[in-house]
Amino acid sequence: MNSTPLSTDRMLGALLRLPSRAIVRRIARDLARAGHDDLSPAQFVAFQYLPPEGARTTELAEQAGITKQSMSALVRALISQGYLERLPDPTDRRASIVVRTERGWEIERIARTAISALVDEWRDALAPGQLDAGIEMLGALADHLDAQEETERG
Amino acid sequence: MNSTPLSTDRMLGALLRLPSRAIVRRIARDLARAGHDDLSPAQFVAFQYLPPEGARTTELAEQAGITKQSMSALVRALISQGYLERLPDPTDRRASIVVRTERGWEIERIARTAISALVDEWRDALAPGQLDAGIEMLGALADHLDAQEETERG
DNA sequence: TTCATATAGTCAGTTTAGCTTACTATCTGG
DNA sequence: CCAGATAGTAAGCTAAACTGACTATATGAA
Repeated sequence: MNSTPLSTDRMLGALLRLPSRAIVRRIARDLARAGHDDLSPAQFVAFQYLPPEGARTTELAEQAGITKQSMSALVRALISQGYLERLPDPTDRRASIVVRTERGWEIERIARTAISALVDEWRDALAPGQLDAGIEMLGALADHLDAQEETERG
Repeated sequence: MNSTPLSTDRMLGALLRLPSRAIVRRIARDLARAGHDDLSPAQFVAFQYLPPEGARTTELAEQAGITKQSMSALVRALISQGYLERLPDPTDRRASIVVRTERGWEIERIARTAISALVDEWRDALAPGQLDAGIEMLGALADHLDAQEETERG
């Protein structure tokens, strides 16, 4: 089939990107089916990092690893689409708190359901325990990368 | 630390993106150290899908999952930077075969070394066998997704 | 108290990496 | 031999990031 057997190491990037893509596509599909066809992948990500109680644009940008200008643009679009709204921060007049509207909560529910259904499919398709072991590894790896970054900054 | 404990499912996208980013950054760092600071992440990807014996632009595009126009642009840039060259396809006068130059092979070696060093670091940082089990899971998952796509098209 | 500096957010402009539509040149099967 | 199919290019568009410069507000220290 494959004319060139590439090493696992070399293909690791691709192996990581594949399921990532599949998740995004599945969420997009389910959202579109529910009539929400106006959300881009980047907008999902913004949503993903927004805690239930809301957050400042700058906090959100940090979490997502993009600039505050980029996050600002994402948030602006999501507000104009009716998914988010801004509340003034009572403790700081420069800032505002971005929170979900009811419409925003609906997205959240659909996305959650879509992901957990997809993960269940994957769990069934693989050897017992394999998926969860892999996810655990990714979690441990994320912790390691976090710690790494910490020491590099400090 | 984290004010909102998000479910593993919900964060799976992020968990997958994190190591992916780390790989790209590490390769970029090592290439820059060797004086190759003119390569973009997208160009790495093009490189990644190019077999040793070379390939047509269209084949490359299919492999990478982008349009032939996008791949054409990537290849054009890589040629002008001296990393690739075009050889006429002796069997088809419409086509040409894209192959690495010596400079291109050097990139290849640096990237390979960078990835395997990074993967070794990760292997050491995690529990014994954990990383490799996870990579194996990703491989199995990739196979599943491939099969899935196959049946959806067929 | 005031002032220097830091922070939240915006505005304007640029870059990157993809896309679609339309085209030329060549190949191939009926 | 000709009607598609295929390899590749051209032109123009869009999404999503970036940098640099700016305003308004907060805050710590003299």
